[in-house]
Amino acid sequence: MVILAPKGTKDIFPQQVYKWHYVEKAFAEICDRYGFKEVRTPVIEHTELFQRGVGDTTDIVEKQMYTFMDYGNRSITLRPEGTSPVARAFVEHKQYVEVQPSKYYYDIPCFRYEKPQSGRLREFHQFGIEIFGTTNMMADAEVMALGFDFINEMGIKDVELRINSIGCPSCRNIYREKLREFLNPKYEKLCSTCKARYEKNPMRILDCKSEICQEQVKGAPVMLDYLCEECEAAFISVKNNLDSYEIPFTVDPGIVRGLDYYTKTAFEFVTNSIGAQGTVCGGGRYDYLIEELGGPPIPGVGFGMGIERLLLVMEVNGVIIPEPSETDLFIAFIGEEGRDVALKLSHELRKEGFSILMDTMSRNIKGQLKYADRLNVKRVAIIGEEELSQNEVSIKDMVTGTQTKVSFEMLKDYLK
RNA sequence: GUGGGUAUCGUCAAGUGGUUAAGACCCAGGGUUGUGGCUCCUGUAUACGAGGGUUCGAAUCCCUCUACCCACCCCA
Repeated sequence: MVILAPKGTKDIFPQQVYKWHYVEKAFAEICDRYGFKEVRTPVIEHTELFQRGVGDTTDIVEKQMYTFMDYGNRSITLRPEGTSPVARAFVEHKQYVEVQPSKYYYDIPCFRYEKPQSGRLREFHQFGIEIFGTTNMMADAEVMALGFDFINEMGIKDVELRINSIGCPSCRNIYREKLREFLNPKYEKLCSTCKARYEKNPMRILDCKSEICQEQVKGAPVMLDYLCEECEAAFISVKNNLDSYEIPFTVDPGIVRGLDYYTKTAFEFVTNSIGAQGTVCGGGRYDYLIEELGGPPIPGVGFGMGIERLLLVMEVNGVIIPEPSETDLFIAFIGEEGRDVALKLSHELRKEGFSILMDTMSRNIKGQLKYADRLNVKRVAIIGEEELSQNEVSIKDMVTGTQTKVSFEMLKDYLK
């Protein structure tokens, strides 16, 4: 019996890996332009980090974490998201003594025990950025601007930015009560999931897909109408900043984040072209997370972007990612002596920094040429008796089919 | 966790109770003695997801399980 990769995980082969390299490089590059620096944190964390950070009544913590006891009897969890670990590291190493705000980015695998479907895996990868240390809405706008630019630079046309404000704990609690009051008389008519949401997260009922629930929800109070003065001012400010950046967005009161730490700004970059899991990037502000983790009262804002989803959207958008295959030379040989020289030559040229390919399957000259062709090599050097006697190699241009001779000494220069 | 769909060589894909289980692609070798891409020939393969039934006989019918895909939930 063959052993398969665990459910919800994917192997990524060279035929795909170059695409990952492409987006990873582009992401690192845009982060650099915006002044974000890479941070690397462990894949495992103490379970308590997520219980406190993400919130122990959230779906993620309640039923999606890969948690286990290690041999030292510690409860360890594979990180299900990127923000809490970075916040933890920031506090642990007192990075707030550095010039503020702190701006980080990361490129990490995350783990959630879920039932896999299109755009959703148990091991998935995300790009993320975080800004710690400023309450100014310029930071929120900057985070969205980076996401917007990156998505555009990846050639994606059909993703739109939706924003909302989910208030701060005080105005949100007031709003939740208002919402419950409104829904209370209609409670019996709600679907079973929404009945459960009534206590836990009534805001979710607003975008339930059930038509019956949609009916009940008509005329319900909207979070945006209950923002406190500070949150209201903040929301106006983010919108103004986005306008200044000339970034188009729509206000979507239905956006509710599933992680407890979010406050005020919440946003998503969404598409409907890759199936039901259309959120390519989601994020927002979290003014109390760092305090919750035992740090000083330092606010933050950031996003997480699903790399698998990003790649999916790029594909449906018809984005062609170039395959980097720059082999400088394929060395084909005939005979034992030819092989010895070819080996020596390839070694020297590789040390010089050239990309050199050879056959290692004892193919005859015809087979070697065929192999080189299959590998998409543009130039082939041929070393046989004839060439050896002249101290030169024949160079065949695989595109035009023409052939010239170059001496051993001149080969390096020829390749440049 | 709840639904729906699908499972035949690495890939695509014939086959609907009796076949040595097609074919194509891929991969490997070759078409006279040192040259690719086209074409022709040959070859390789633990292919009927697993386990039980029914039947003289099952890839084809029934049951159970598993995996994958999709949707709900939730989210990246």
